Amino acid sequence: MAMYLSRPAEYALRAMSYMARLDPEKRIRTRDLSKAVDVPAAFLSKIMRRLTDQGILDAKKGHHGGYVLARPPAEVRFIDILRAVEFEPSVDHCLFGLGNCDAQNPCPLHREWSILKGHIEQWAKSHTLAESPKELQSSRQKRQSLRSAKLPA
Amino acid sequence: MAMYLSRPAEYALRAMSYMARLDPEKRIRTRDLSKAVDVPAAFLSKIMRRLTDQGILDAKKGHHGGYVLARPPAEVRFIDILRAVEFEPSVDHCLFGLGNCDAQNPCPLHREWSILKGHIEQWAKSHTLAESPKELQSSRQKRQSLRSAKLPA
DNA sequence: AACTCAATGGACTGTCAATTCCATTGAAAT
DNA sequence: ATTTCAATGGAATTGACAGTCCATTGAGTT
Repeated sequence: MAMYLSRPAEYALRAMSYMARLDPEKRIRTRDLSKAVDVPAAFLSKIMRRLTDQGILDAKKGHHGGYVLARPPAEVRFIDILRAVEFEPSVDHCLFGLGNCDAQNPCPLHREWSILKGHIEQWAKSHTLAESPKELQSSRQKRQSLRSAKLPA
Repeated sequence: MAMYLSRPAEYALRAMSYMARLDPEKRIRTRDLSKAVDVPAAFLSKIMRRLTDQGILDAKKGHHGGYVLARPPAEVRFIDILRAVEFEPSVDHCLFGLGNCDAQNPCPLHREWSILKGHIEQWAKSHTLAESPKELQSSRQKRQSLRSAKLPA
Protein backbone atom coordinates (compact mmCIF):
# COMPACT_ATOMS: atom_id res chain seq x y z
CA MET A 1 0.00 0.00 0.00
CA ALA A 2 2.94 2.38 -0.53
CA MET A 3 2.95 2.66 3.26
CA TYR A 4 5.67 0.78 5.00
CA LEU A 5 6.80 -0.18 8.42
CA SER A 6 10.59 -0.25 8.62
CA ARG A 7 12.03 -3.75 8.82
CA PRO A 8 13.25 -3.35 12.40
CA ALA A 9 9.81 -2.07 13.38
CA GLU A 10 8.02 -4.98 11.79
CA TYR A 11 10.42 -7.51 13.24
CA ALA A 12 10.13 -6.01 16.69
CA LEU A 13 6.35 -6.18 16.58
CA ARG A 14 6.50 -9.79 15.43
CA ALA A 15 9.03 -10.85 18.01
CA MET A 16 7.33 -9.11 20.93
CA SER A 17 3.95 -10.44 19.93
CA TYR A 18 5.41 -13.92 19.92
CA MET A 19 7.10 -13.51 23.27
CA ALA A 20 3.90 -12.22 24.82
CA ARG A 21 2.44 -15.69 24.43
CA LEU A 22 5.35 -17.51 26.01
CA ASP A 23 5.84 -18.65 29.56
CA PRO A 24 6.97 -15.43 31.27
CA GLU A 25 9.14 -17.51 33.58
CA LYS A 26 11.30 -18.94 30.84
CA ARG A 27 13.85 -16.98 28.90
CA ILE A 28 14.18 -17.33 25.18
CA ARG A 29 17.44 -17.04 23.26
CA THR A 30 17.84 -14.88 20.17
CA ARG A 31 18.65 -18.01 18.20
CA ASP A 32 15.36 -19.71 19.03
CA LEU A 33 13.26 -16.59 18.69
CA SER A 34 14.92 -16.02 15.35
CA LYS A 35 13.64 -19.33 14.04
CA ALA A 36 10.20 -18.85 15.52
CA VAL A 37 9.52 -15.47 13.94
CA ASP A 38 11.70 -15.95 10.89
CA VAL A 39 14.05 -13.03 11.35
CA PRO A 40 17.82 -13.33 10.84
CA ALA A 41 19.42 -13.97 14.23
CA ALA A 42 22.22 -11.42 14.02
CA PHE A 43 19.81 -8.72 13.01
CA LEU A 44 17.20 -9.67 15.54
CA SER A 45 19.93 -9.49 18.13
CA LYS A 46 20.38 -5.78 17.52
CA ILE A 47 16.67 -5.18 17.75
CA MET A 48 16.55 -7.07 21.04
CA ARG A 49 19.30 -4.87 22.37
CA ARG A 50 17.25 -1.77 21.57
CA LEU A 51 14.22 -3.21 23.28
CA THR A 52 16.36 -4.10 26.25
CA ASP A 53 17.81 -0.60 26.46
CA GLN A 54 14.29 0.81 26.47
CA GLY A 55 13.24 -1.41 29.33
CA ILE A 56 10.82 -3.52 27.34
CA LEU A 57 12.94 -6.63 27.63
CA ASP A 58 15.06 -8.05 30.39
CA ALA A 59 18.27 -9.63 29.11
CA LYS A 60 20.50 -12.14 30.79
CA LYS A 61 23.83 -13.47 29.55
CA GLY A 62 25.39 -16.90 29.70
CA HIS A 63 23.89 -20.24 30.71
CA HIS A 64 20.10 -20.19 30.69
CA GLY A 65 20.36 -16.63 29.52
CA GLY A 66 18.10 -14.94 27.03
CA TYR A 67 15.21 -12.55 27.17
CA VAL A 68 11.90 -12.15 28.92
CA LEU A 69 9.40 -9.30 28.74
CA ALA A 70 10.24 -6.81 31.46
CA ARG A 71 6.55 -6.13 32.12
CA PRO A 72 3.26 -7.90 31.49
CA PRO A 73 1.99 -7.85 27.86
CA ALA A 74 -0.93 -5.59 28.75
CA GLU A 75 1.55 -2.90 29.71
CA VAL A 76 3.48 -2.94 26.48
CA ARG A 77 1.84 -0.75 23.86
CA PHE A 78 2.75 -1.06 20.22
CA ILE A 79 4.02 2.48 20.27
CA ASP A 80 6.50 1.61 22.99
CA ILE A 81 7.94 -1.01 20.71
CA LEU A 82 7.99 1.22 17.66
CA ARG A 83 9.67 4.03 19.53
CA ALA A 84 12.28 1.72 20.99
CA VAL A 85 13.21 0.47 17.58
CA GLU A 86 13.26 3.81 15.84
CA PHE A 87 16.81 4.10 14.68
CA GLU A 88 16.92 7.63 13.35
CA PRO A 89 15.46 10.38 15.56
CA SER A 90 12.06 10.50 13.87
CA VAL A 91 12.36 13.16 11.18
CA ASP A 92 8.62 13.60 11.23
CA HIS A 93 8.98 15.64 8.08
CA CYS A 94 6.05 16.92 6.12
CA LEU A 95 5.23 15.72 2.65
CA PHE A 96 5.50 19.11 1.04
CA GLY A 97 7.48 20.87 3.70
CA LEU A 98 10.70 21.85 2.02
CA GLY A 99 12.20 22.87 5.30
CA ASN A 100 9.80 25.74 5.94
CA CYS A 101 6.61 24.01 6.91
CA ASP A 102 4.79 24.07 10.23
CA ALA A 103 1.32 24.62 11.68
CA GLN A 104 1.51 28.37 11.00
CA ASN A 105 2.80 28.09 7.48
CA PRO A 106 1.40 24.73 6.40
CA CYS A 107 2.24 23.04 3.14
CA PRO A 108 -0.63 22.01 0.86
CA LEU A 109 -0.67 18.50 2.24
CA HIS A 110 -0.07 19.43 5.84
CA ARG A 111 -3.59 18.94 7.12
CA GLU A 112 -4.32 15.70 5.30
CA TRP A 113 -1.00 14.25 6.28
CA SER A 114 -1.55 15.14 9.93
CA ILE A 115 -4.83 13.29 9.91
CA LEU A 116 -3.15 10.11 8.81
CA LYS A 117 -0.31 10.48 11.26
CA GLY A 118 -2.93 10.88 13.95
CA HIS A 119 -4.60 7.64 13.00
CA ILE A 120 -1.36 5.73 13.00
CA GLU A 121 -0.32 7.12 16.33
CA GLN A 122 -3.72 6.40 17.81
CA TRP A 123 -3.51 2.84 16.59
CA ALA A 124 -0.08 2.33 18.07
CA LYS A 125 -1.13 3.83 21.39
CA SER A 126 -4.32 1.87 21.78
CA HIS A 127 -3.04 -1.65 21.24
CA THR A 128 -0.91 -3.73 23.57
CA LEU A 129 0.74 -7.10 23.40
CA ALA A 130 -2.05 -8.55 25.51
CA GLU A 131 -4.66 -8.32 22.79
CA SER A 132 -3.69 -10.69 20.04
CA PRO A 133 -3.22 -13.71 22.32
CA LYS A 134 -6.66 -13.19 23.84
CA GLU A 135 -8.11 -13.39 20.36
CA LEU A 136 -6.35 -16.63 19.59
CA GLN A 137 -7.28 -18.05 22.96
CA SER A 138 -11.02 -17.71 22.64
CA SER A 139 -11.08 -19.19 19.17
CA ARG A 140 -8.92 -22.10 20.21
CA GLN A 141 -8.86 -24.44 23.21
CA LYS A 142 -9.98 -22.43 26.24
CA ARG A 143 -8.78 -24.68 29.01
CA GLN A 144 -5.12 -24.18 28.22
CA SER A 145 -3.83 -21.35 30.38
CA LEU A 146 -2.64 -18.16 28.71
CA ARG A 147 0.72 -18.36 30.38
CA SER A 148 1.69 -21.72 29.05
CA ALA A 149 0.04 -21.35 25.64
CA LYS A 150 2.13 -22.69 22.81
CA LEU A 151 2.20 -21.15 19.37
CA PRO A 152 0.79 -23.37 16.64
CA ALA A 153 3.04 -24.18 13.70
CA MET B 1 7.19 7.30 13.30
CA ALA B 2 8.59 4.00 11.95
CA MET B 3 5.91 4.31 9.32
CA TYR B 4 7.06 5.35 5.90
CA LEU B 5 5.73 6.38 2.56
CA SER B 6 7.98 5.17 -0.24
CA ARG B 7 9.91 7.97 -1.95
CA PRO B 8 8.01 7.65 -5.23
CA ALA B 9 4.75 7.77 -3.30
CA GLU B 10 5.74 10.88 -1.40
CA TYR B 11 7.05 12.62 -4.50
CA ALA B 12 3.92 11.77 -6.45
CA LEU B 13 1.69 13.20 -3.75
CA ARG B 14 3.79 16.35 -3.60
CA ALA B 15 3.90 16.81 -7.34
CA MET B 16 0.22 16.17 -7.89
CA SER B 17 -0.74 18.42 -5.01
CA TYR B 18 1.32 21.15 -6.59
CA MET B 19 -0.13 20.64 -10.04
CA ALA B 20 -3.64 20.78 -8.65
CA ARG B 21 -3.11 24.44 -7.88
CA LEU B 22 -1.84 25.36 -11.33
CA ASP B 23 -3.69 26.73 -14.31
CA PRO B 24 -5.28 23.58 -15.78
CA GLU B 25 -4.89 25.09 -19.25
CA LYS B 26 -1.11 25.33 -19.11
CA ARG B 27 1.20 22.36 -19.25
CA ILE B 28 4.18 22.05 -16.95
CA ARG B 29 7.45 20.42 -17.90
CA THR B 30 9.18 17.85 -15.71
CA ARG B 31 12.13 20.22 -15.43
CA ASP B 32 10.07 23.02 -13.92
CA LEU B 33 7.98 20.79 -11.72
CA SER B 34 11.19 19.23 -10.49
CA LYS B 35 12.43 22.59 -9.20
CA ALA B 36 9.08 23.51 -7.71
CA VAL B 37 8.65 20.39 -5.62
CA ASP B 38 12.33 19.68 -5.08
CA VAL B 39 12.49 16.23 -6.61
CA PRO B 40 15.31 15.16 -8.97
CA ALA B 41 14.09 15.65 -12.55
CA ALA B 42 15.14 12.29 -13.95
CA PHE B 43 13.47 10.48 -11.10
CA LEU B 44 10.37 12.60 -11.19
CA SER B 45 10.16 11.82 -14.88
CA LYS B 46 9.65 8.12 -14.15
CA ILE B 47 6.95 8.89 -11.64
CA MET B 48 5.19 11.14 -14.14
CA ARG B 49 5.22 8.35 -16.65
CA ARG B 50 3.48 6.04 -14.17
CA LEU B 51 0.84 8.64 -13.44
CA THR B 52 0.36 9.15 -17.15
CA ASP B 53 -0.06 5.44 -17.76
CA GLN B 54 -2.72 5.33 -15.07
CA GLY B 55 -4.66 8.12 -16.67
CA ILE B 56 -4.04 10.66 -13.92
CA LEU B 57 -1.90 12.86 -16.10
CA ASP B 58 -2.06 13.82 -19.72
CA ALA B 59 1.36 14.06 -21.37
CA LYS B 60 2.37 15.86 -24.48
CA LYS B 61 5.74 15.78 -26.19
CA GLY B 62 7.76 18.48 -27.93
CA HIS B 63 7.23 22.23 -28.08
CA HIS B 64 4.88 23.47 -25.39
CA GLY B 65 4.67 19.91 -24.24
CA GLY B 66 4.49 18.77 -20.64
CA TYR B 67 1.80 17.54 -18.31
CA VAL B 68 -1.64 18.54 -17.12
CA LEU B 69 -4.00 16.72 -14.80
CA ALA B 70 -6.22 14.48 -16.87
CA ARG B 71 -9.21 15.19 -14.65
CA PRO B 72 -10.23 17.89 -12.15
CA PRO B 73 -8.47 17.77 -8.75
CA ALA B 74 -11.65 16.78 -6.95
CA GLU B 75 -11.69 13.57 -8.93
CA VAL B 76 -8.18 12.51 -8.06
CA ARG B 77 -8.10 10.67 -4.76
CA PHE B 78 -4.85 10.15 -2.92
CA ILE B 79 -5.29 6.44 -3.29
CA ASP B 80 -5.36 6.76 -7.06
CA ILE B 81 -1.97 8.40 -6.90
CA LEU B 82 -0.54 5.90 -4.46
CA ARG B 83 -1.74 2.97 -6.49
CA ALA B 84 -0.39 4.42 -9.71
CA VAL B 85 3.03 4.78 -8.18
CA GLU B 86 3.18 1.41 -6.50
CA PHE B 87 6.14 -0.20 -8.15
CA GLU B 88 6.00 -3.68 -6.73
CA PRO B 89 2.66 -5.50 -6.94
CA SER B 90 1.56 -4.70 -3.40
CA VAL B 91 2.67 -7.66 -1.32
CA ASP B 92 0.13 -6.76 1.31
CA HIS B 93 1.85 -9.21 3.57
CA CYS B 94 0.94 -9.68 7.18
CA LEU B 95 3.25 -8.84 10.03
CA PHE B 96 3.38 -12.32 11.48
CA GLY B 97 2.13 -14.25 8.51
CA LEU B 98 4.98 -16.49 7.52
CA GLY B 99 3.29 -17.39 4.28
CA ASN B 100 0.30 -19.11 5.83
CA CYS B 101 -1.79 -16.29 7.16
CA ASP B 102 -5.27 -15.19 6.16
CA ALA B 103 -8.61 -14.27 7.68
CA GLN B 104 -9.36 -17.92 8.54
CA ASN B 105 -5.99 -18.67 10.03
CA PRO B 106 -4.93 -15.28 11.32
CA CYS B 107 -1.52 -14.50 12.77
CA PRO B 108 -1.35 -12.96 16.24
CA LEU B 109 -1.12 -9.45 14.83
CA HIS B 110 -3.60 -9.97 12.04
CA ARG B 111 -6.51 -8.13 13.58
CA GLU B 112 -4.57 -5.16 14.88
CA TRP B 113 -2.70 -4.81 11.64
CA SER B 114 -5.91 -4.88 9.65
CA ILE B 115 -7.27 -2.06 11.71
CA LEU B 116 -4.34 0.14 10.83
CA LYS B 117 -4.45 -0.79 7.18
CA GLY B 118 -8.10 0.15 7.23
CA HIS B 119 -7.30 3.59 8.59
CA ILE B 120 -4.65 4.23 6.01
CA GLU B 121 -6.83 3.06 3.18
CA GLN B 122 -9.75 5.12 4.44
CA TRP B 123 -7.54 8.17 4.59
CA ALA B 124 -6.26 7.68 1.08
CA LYS B 125 -9.74 7.12 -0.26
CA SER B 126 -11.36 10.09 1.42
CA HIS B 127 -8.99 12.83 0.35
CA THR B 128 -8.61 14.34 -3.09
CA LEU B 129 -6.33 16.89 -4.66
CA ALA B 130 -9.07 19.49 -4.38
CA GLU B 131 -8.83 19.79 -0.61
CA SER B 132 -5.48 21.28 0.26
CA PRO B 133 -5.77 24.24 -2.12
CA LYS B 134 -9.15 25.18 -0.70
CA GLU B 135 -7.55 25.36 2.72
CA LEU B 136 -4.82 27.66 1.53
CA GLN B 137 -7.28 29.81 -0.36
CA SER B 138 -9.47 30.73 2.54
CA SER B 139 -6.55 31.58 4.77
CA ARG B 140 -4.94 33.73 2.10
CA GLN B 141 -6.22 36.40 -0.27
CA LYS B 142 -9.69 35.39 -1.32
CA ARG B 143 -10.12 37.55 -4.39
CA GLN B 144 -7.42 35.76 -6.33
CA SER B 145 -9.07 33.03 -8.35
CA LEU B 146 -8.20 29.41 -7.64
CA ARG B 147 -7.26 28.78 -11.24
CA SER B 148 -4.54 31.38 -11.44
CA ALA B 149 -3.29 30.98 -7.88
CA LYS B 150 0.48 31.03 -7.58
CA LEU B 151 2.38 29.01 -5.03
CA PRO B 152 4.22 31.15 -2.49
CA ALA B 153 7.97 30.68 -2.28
C1' DA C 1 12.11 18.69 -44.79
C1' DA C 2 15.03 20.00 -41.08
C1' DC C 3 15.24 21.48 -36.33
C1' DT C 4 14.06 21.78 -31.60
C1' DC C 5 11.97 20.39 -27.62
C1' DA C 6 9.95 17.32 -24.15
C1' DA C 7 8.33 12.76 -22.95
C1' DT C 8 9.68 7.72 -23.05
C1' DG C 9 12.10 3.73 -21.65
C1' DG C 10 15.82 0.97 -20.63
C1' DA C 11 20.47 0.38 -18.76
C1' DC C 12 23.50 1.91 -15.50
C1' DT C 13 25.27 3.73 -10.89
C1' DG C 14 25.06 5.26 -6.03
C1' DT C 15 23.40 5.08 -1.35
C1' DC C 16 21.67 3.72 2.73
C1' DA C 17 19.13 0.44 5.30
C1' DA C 18 19.33 -4.41 6.12
C1' DT C 19 22.10 -8.12 7.25
C1' DT C 20 26.30 -10.60 8.46
C1' DC C 21 30.80 -11.25 10.90
C1' DC C 22 33.63 -11.30 14.65
C1' DA C 23 35.75 -10.12 18.76
C1' DT C 24 34.36 -8.88 23.64
C1' DT C 25 31.78 -9.06 27.99
C1' DG C 26 29.47 -11.12 31.72
C1' DA C 27 27.02 -14.86 33.96
C1' DA C 28 26.20 -19.55 35.10
C1' DA C 29 27.91 -24.57 35.40
C1' DT C 30 31.67 -28.03 36.28
C1' DA D 1 39.71 -21.40 37.98
C1' DT D 2 38.18 -22.93 33.76
C1' DT D 3 34.88 -23.76 30.42
C1' DT D 4 30.67 -22.74 28.15
C1' DC D 5 27.09 -20.12 26.69
C1' DA D 6 24.50 -16.01 25.34
C1' DA D 7 24.21 -11.03 25.04
C1' DT D 8 26.84 -6.88 23.39
C1' DG D 9 28.60 -3.83 20.08
C1' DG D 10 31.29 -2.30 16.38
C1' DA D 11 33.07 -3.13 11.65
C1' DA D 12 32.29 -5.06 7.11
C1' DT D 13 29.22 -6.70 3.46
C1' DT D 14 24.97 -7.06 0.75
C1' DG D 15 21.02 -5.78 -1.59
C1' DA D 16 17.02 -3.15 -2.64
C1' DC D 17 15.60 0.96 -3.91
C1' DA D 18 16.66 5.82 -5.10
C1' DG D 19 18.56 8.34 -8.56
C1' DT D 20 21.28 9.16 -13.18
C1' DC D 21 22.40 8.73 -18.18
C1' DC D 22 21.51 8.32 -22.74
C1' DA D 23 19.52 7.07 -26.88
C1' DT D 24 14.75 7.06 -29.00
C1' DT D 25 10.15 8.72 -30.13
C1' DG D 26 6.81 11.94 -31.41
C1' DA D 27 4.93 16.55 -31.61
C1' DG D 28 5.21 21.24 -32.68
C1' DT D 29 8.07 25.29 -35.34
C1' DT D 30 10.48 27.47 -39.11
